[in-house]
Amino acid sequence: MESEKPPSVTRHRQGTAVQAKGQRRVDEILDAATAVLVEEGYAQLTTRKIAARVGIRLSNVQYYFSTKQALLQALVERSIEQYYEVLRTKAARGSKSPKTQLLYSIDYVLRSHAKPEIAILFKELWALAAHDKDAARVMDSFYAKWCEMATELVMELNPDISRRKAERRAILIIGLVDGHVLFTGAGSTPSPALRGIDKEMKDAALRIAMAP
Amino acid sequence: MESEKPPSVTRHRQGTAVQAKGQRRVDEILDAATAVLVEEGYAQLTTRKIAARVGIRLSNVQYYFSTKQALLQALVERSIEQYYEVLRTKAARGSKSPKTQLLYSIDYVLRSHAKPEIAILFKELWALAAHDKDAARVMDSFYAKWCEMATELVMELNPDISRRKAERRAILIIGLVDGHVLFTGAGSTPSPALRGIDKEMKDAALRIAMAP
DNA sequence: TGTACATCAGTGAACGCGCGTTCACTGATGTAC
DNA sequence: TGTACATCAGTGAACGCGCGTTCACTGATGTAC
Repeated sequence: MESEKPPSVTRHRQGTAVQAKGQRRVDEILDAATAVLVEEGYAQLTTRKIAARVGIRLSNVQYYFSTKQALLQALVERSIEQYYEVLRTKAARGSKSPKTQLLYSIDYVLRSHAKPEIAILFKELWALAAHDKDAARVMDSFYAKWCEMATELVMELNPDISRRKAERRAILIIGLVDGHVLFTGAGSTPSPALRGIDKEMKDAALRIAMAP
Repeated sequence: MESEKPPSVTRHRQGTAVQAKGQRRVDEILDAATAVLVEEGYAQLTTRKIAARVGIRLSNVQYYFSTKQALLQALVERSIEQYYEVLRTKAARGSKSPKTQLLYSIDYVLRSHAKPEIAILFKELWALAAHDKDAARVMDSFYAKWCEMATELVMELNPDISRRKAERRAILIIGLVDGHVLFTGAGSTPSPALRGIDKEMKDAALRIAMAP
């Protein structure tokens, strides 16, 4: 006499909620995960901590993200998408001159990196991308798009140089602006020299773009 | 009848070996730990992995570093010390002009960051410093010294500007050079535009230093 | 409007595993006489 | 040169804990008729 054991229904979600309540939960979970990542670092990011922070049970987190890897991937994608979406509007033409477009973009990056939670988040994302293929894909794609936008702006500002050269200038400018995040964040040198550095950075970026 | 239990001898080492063999072991342990950190990231850095890599027992690792935190601290300090020591010689006067000193320094950073293991190591160190007070202390001290050296060079190259302004220029230059590491490392965009970017970066750094 | 049913949202218990740490121990090496 | 002894180097077993994952389960909500 064999008791038929019905095959267990394996649920394979990855943050794709069906109803409004589910979507809200997904956002809550990713918010909590991002907060833990920023406050304690990836090594301390556990599904139990995330659940406790949201105020739900561990198994409910698993309902929306069947694996920790899926949750992390969703976190990285959402963070970069949100960031890129704003950056894209700052760099968008509209009725702005190329110079204004570039300055608005740089301003957005600097203002973002001035917030410790953003500065730390990016440091975590860079480290993650160094070891997680999925995270690397997202970050590479983001920087590729950001480089492309910056290249277009450099070419408009300086029509005499080749596209190849404009690309290099764009990479320099992005590195200059992003690299500055190393001087902010967790207890880093709050040197008085940092006052007024934004203006000098914009000048430097423009000079890089305009150089012959 | 009381059996005297002698107080357990608590050993509080932190990588300070007494004999030559001990010093070699300490180096082997830190080498292995660094390799794991670079290859797998901090979340995967475990004392058991380190021991296996060296070919010794877990308890032998604990003999030299009583806690994981002590091992990590030694790793961070050794890495930064080694890096700084070379950087200091590149930026040292000797018989070189300030321009040569600056260019040699930048060249060293660029060559280092071009090696994936160094690029990844720095990304891990930046993320670590965001959450580990000890690591933050080491990194802050390193960047403070590097900034000071760069500030002196900028002031020699451009005697007309104030020290405060020279400091800002130094921070910009360091951010520019270090920020470029985001475009190397784990599968990041190996864009053809990266060819010849070193020369442009040095030009840009000099322009930042020399700007009125 | 009610009702039946599929799907969505959420729970609780258990699992095996690898983690950092503790500790009593053994053998090798250096040093003082 | 030998010998006694302190220190250094290295081992093995065990610990309690938190981890990600699995799975059978219940209750809430939406939908079709």
